[in-house]
Amino acid sequence: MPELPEVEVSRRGIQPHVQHQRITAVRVHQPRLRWLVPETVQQLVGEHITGVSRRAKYLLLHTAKGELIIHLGMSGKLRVVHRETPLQKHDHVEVELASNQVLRLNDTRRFGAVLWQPADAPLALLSKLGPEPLTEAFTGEYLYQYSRERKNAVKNFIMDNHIVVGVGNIYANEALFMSGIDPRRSAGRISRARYERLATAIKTVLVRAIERGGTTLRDFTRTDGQPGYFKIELAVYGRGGETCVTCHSGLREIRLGQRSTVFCPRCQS
DNA sequence: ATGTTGACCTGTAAGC
DNA sequence: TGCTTACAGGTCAACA
Repeated sequence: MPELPEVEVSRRGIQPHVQHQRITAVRVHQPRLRWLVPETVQQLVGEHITGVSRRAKYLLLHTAKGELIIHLGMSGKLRVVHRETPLQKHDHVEVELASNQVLRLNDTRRFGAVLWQPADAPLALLSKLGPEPLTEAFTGEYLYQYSRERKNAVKNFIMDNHIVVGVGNIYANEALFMSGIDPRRSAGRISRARYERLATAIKTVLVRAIERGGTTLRDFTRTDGQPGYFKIELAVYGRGGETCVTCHSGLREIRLGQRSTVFCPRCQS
């Protein structure tokens, strides 16, 4: 579920409930996530959460001592509920607050992560990441310069976190369709003008998805509900074999870097 | 160095 | 009906 928009929507959803709260307990029911949840997460107890930020698809709960880092992997979801709410299957980690609410990470597939980053010892994990797509540092010119001599497919190129973060499989497909670029095309053989369109398309699809998700933020703590996840209308992803919204010819589905890739052979070159 | 593949894990749907 | 296989939002380590 989580691509960058979902992570950002989760951030906005939990922030009002956790910011300025004191942490009263941290309970780990299943430490075996992508990495073993370290005992040092207990450092959080007694600390105040000063803010919630996002870097790539990582969420950071800030305290004076350091940050709790949360990644949602493929199937992770965050919920804020009253402490008495019964645990659900796959609720692996919970952060209890002085408000008597708890932040819970539910992650079926356990590809997510919960890590502790001491204020004086930043994790290497975050240091190698490329620029955020929704900043001015990320431009068509940047993609153009970075891609020279690169031979891999442009779709794999834009999904590489060292190049730019937060472009997952769904929105990579969508952005390439929007900018009329064949996902198989070698990254090093794409013009500056086309990279301008691609960078703009990436920003557009991400912003649009965040906006759609944001409309349900008020329901974030619904007991039944997911935080503002949304069904945005997708032009290509999940529509292999169906009709192109632009030219009405058939969409083609292939595998690229082990990931499902859908494009319109007529509109994308 | 850059590019590709396997691995992690559970659940669901499709195929036989 | 039941068993097997493929696939699903991510991304790191280990290879070629």
